[in-house]
Amino acid sequence: MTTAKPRVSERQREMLDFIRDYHADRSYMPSIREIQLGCGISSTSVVDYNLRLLERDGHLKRSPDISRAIELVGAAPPRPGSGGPETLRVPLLGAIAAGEPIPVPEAGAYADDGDREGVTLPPELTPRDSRGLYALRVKGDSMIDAFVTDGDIVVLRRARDARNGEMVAAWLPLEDSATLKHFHLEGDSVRLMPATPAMEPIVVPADQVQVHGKVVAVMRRVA
Amino acid sequence: MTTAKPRVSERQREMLDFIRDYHADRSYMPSIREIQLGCGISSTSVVDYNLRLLERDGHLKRSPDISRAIELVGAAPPRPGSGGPETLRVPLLGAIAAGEPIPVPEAGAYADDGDREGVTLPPELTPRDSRGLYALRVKGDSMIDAFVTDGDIVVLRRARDARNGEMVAAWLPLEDSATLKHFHLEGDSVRLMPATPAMEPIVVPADQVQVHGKVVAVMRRVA
DNA sequence: TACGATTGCGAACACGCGTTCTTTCACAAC
DNA sequence: GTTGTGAAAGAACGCGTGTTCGCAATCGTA
Repeated sequence: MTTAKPRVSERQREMLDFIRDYHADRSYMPSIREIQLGCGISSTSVVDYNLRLLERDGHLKRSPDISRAIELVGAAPPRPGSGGPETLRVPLLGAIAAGEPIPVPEAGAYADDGDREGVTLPPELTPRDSRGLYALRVKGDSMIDAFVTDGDIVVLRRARDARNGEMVAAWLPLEDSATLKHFHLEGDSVRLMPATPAMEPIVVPADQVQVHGKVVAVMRRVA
Repeated sequence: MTTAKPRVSERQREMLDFIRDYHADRSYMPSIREIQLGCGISSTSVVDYNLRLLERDGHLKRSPDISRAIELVGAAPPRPGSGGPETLRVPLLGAIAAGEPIPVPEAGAYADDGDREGVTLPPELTPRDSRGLYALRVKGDSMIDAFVTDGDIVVLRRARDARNGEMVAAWLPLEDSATLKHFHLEGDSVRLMPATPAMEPIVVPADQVQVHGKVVAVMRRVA
């Protein structure tokens, strides 16, 4: 194509990979010492030496005396994906937090109604029946015991009751708190079990618990 | 919709444009002095001052003490052709478990290559740059301290290093274990912090930790 | 064996470059 | 007036980082 690109050594291959990954992550380039560390090389001069070879062979371009001035030449542009299989859009109704009531859609509302704020559910997270689905954003760290943390998006299905073992969004009027826990009905009292055995369960009379929905999926974007 | 971005001054607008153009031309970022020259500013401290404001307002991100370490957050560097809410398909390479090595894609592999097993990433979970992304299924409950549990799907970006505070998939050769934790480099030792303060951090020499990727997103389907 | 070329290592060296400190000036609040 | 604050300027200061130089290890070739 452009220029002759002879053999790249194993080490050089690794360096190119590291640089590409680094640049995809941040948008600036790594320093020589960072390449050294990232590729397990024991001297900066070795990095410089191989970079020199890589530049000679046309794999990259360097600007002398300038920090982090590497340009990859073979790099293909990042291609945002082009659509996927069947995804499902569910409305994002608000937030679930410890001190506020849980938003619930009016009955009869279907998952993909309207074009207001919503989230897209990938097929991997889509349940068989899509009726009554909605999403809430988690506010605060009070849901930690359900493997859920601040900023997460939880997808729920409208429900007023639950079978034992299911994870539900529950409202405790007396405590004025919302929580995500595993539901267990025992006689006429309800035991709400956190997902981690390390934390304490809550036991309350059945009439002091309002189940609002069942957790169907969780999505989290890590900053 | 993301964050409040108040008024940008004329000078700040010019700086943003300059940085964007510079980065589009080369692929590394300009230094403060180059911004100064390019925008006709007469002191580096003024550049620093305005960069600080721009970062405060969420227009860019800087890494302290690192040359040319600017990341633009607003505009997407990928192809201006089709920029919309799109889904992205990333390959599902296997599982991450405590006793087994972490699968990592061969370098140069792009996110949506091939038709093997994969997962679809909704736009809400899709990062700006889609290069080097892959997904793993979590096996076992050893990742609990990262708000991740058995069966979850974690989306990673290939990376060999990390900045402090980022959540990484790390491999500890001596302990023969994989883990998802927050990365903190302190001198020549690495501290791996669990997401919950209740659990104990791990401190090991830097050469006994292999970072394989950064956690970008988490998806969970609740039975 | 000898010898040059290739590759790698480690330590200085020197400039690149982010950061900080001190002043200055304009403008609004009191 | 005084005081406070945002914006800007200029000069150091000091770490970040590319570069260079001397030296060992490996390898192909005569």
